[in-house]
Amino acid sequence: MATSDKEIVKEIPRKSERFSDWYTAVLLKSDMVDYSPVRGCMVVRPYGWAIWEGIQSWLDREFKKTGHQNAAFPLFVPESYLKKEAEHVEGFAPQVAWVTHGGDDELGERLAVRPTSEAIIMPMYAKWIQSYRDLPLLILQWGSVVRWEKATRLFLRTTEFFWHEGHTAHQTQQEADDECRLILDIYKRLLEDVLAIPVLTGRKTDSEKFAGADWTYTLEALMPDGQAIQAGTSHFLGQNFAKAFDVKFLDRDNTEKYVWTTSWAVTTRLIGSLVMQHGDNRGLALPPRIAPVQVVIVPIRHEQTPAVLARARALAASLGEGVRVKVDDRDEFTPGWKFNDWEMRGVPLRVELGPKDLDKNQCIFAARDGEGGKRAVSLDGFAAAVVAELDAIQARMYARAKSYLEAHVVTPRSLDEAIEMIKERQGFVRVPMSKDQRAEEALRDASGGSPRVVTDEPAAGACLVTGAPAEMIVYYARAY
RNA sequence: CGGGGCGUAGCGCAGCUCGGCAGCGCGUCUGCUUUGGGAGCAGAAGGCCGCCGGUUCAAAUCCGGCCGCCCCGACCA
Repeated sequence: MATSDKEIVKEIPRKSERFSDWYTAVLLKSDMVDYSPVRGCMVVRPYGWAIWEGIQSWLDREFKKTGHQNAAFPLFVPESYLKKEAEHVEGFAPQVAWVTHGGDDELGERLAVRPTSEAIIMPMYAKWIQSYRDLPLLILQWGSVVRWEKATRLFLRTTEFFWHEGHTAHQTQQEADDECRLILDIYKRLLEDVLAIPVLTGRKTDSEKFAGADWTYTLEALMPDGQAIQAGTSHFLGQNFAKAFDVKFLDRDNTEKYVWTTSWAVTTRLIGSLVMQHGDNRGLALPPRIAPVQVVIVPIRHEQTPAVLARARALAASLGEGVRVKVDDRDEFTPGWKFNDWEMRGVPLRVELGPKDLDKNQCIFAARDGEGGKRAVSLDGFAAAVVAELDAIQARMYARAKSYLEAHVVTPRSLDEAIEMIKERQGFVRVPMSKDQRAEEALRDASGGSPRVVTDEPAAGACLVTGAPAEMIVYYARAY
């Protein structure tokens, strides 16, 4: 863009120099969130929530297409229920918030504020499932959960966070695993096609899997500071919860069997990833498919030239329901101020329209991702030009993120090199390893990173840590 | 949870060492002039100086405690 961003966007630190400060400033200045009086809890303001609504509505369509139904389960989990699955309670116990009183009366049994809802949903499934004809049961709920965190960061880790959690029960192991993969694919399309965040997908190592799961599928993105972020998970729970909560069904062969269950989630953390992935020194940059405002039309000198504003409104209307457009007719700001303001808020496409443009039957397009510069576009065929531009911006943003990811998957030749690469946050460090838990721990301890994902690519050669035959490819990174 | 930093007008900050009328810039309000990359002039409003306690004639300033936020580490979506 024409002007140096240093002069234009005040009060936002440079992304490359002070990444954490930049991140916080962008969220606050764009009015996405604010701090609340409650420690570790944030307020999601309308602009931030609109992004979440975009994620919700896209996922809702996909979930319904695949036969899932929404429902709502209690916020509270009686302590005795939470304790039924041993590994599960052990994993979550340190982070549980407890309700001990109702009014002035001490409760007979403490209630956990749900850190996740398996323990309150499974007992219901036990009631509802009698026969194989009741399966599969495909339910999710949208809501929030609470995990008591020691250190919090806006969107990335807060005490309360918003998510959906899917909980399904199936007749066979295969069917449950297929469900996990189906969900993983939906998440992958959400991340890549909508949010323009490329991901690596695969499984977690045993040490990183969900507490109570047999295995966990994960999506891992790479942020511009070289740190990985878990973008979503899909857990194959085997029969662990079925056994703990006695969820059985009578199969075709007239024998009683435990169901196979899954659970899966993405959270408002995705919004944090979105901001980090695409933002720049000027503030937010949102991919068109998720931007609450996709196009802003800034009329120039419209107070002196009423025809400008009238035409701006007509153009906005011509875009129809399919495009989220706003005409910025505020008279208290100059055009230049509005340009900066909307750029800071990440609006993908700005259209400038002034008296000179009207004379020439044109307007000016300025794409937020900066690669288009400014260009004149004829008002004939305006709507089609806008749609094409939004598609182009979406594609460019994904391509840029994708090439960043690809450039930051690095392959070490030795253990020492792997440790250095992880420490230096070079990205996803690709390590052939044996399945020996001690190898995993050794690299974790030495590097300060963690195993993020095991892809399904075949392993060859020797384990980089132990020298034994490699059995899997593990991608290590420092992580959020 | 450790180490470091911060908390003063809506926002960004100065003042604190060395106690003595609470300031600056931006924003807000009024008016006029302006409007193609954060406009100009003039006037005005706006404060439990994070909270609680202590020292003192007097506390934003010194002392103690607490709360919150940020950064860097250890644990977690």
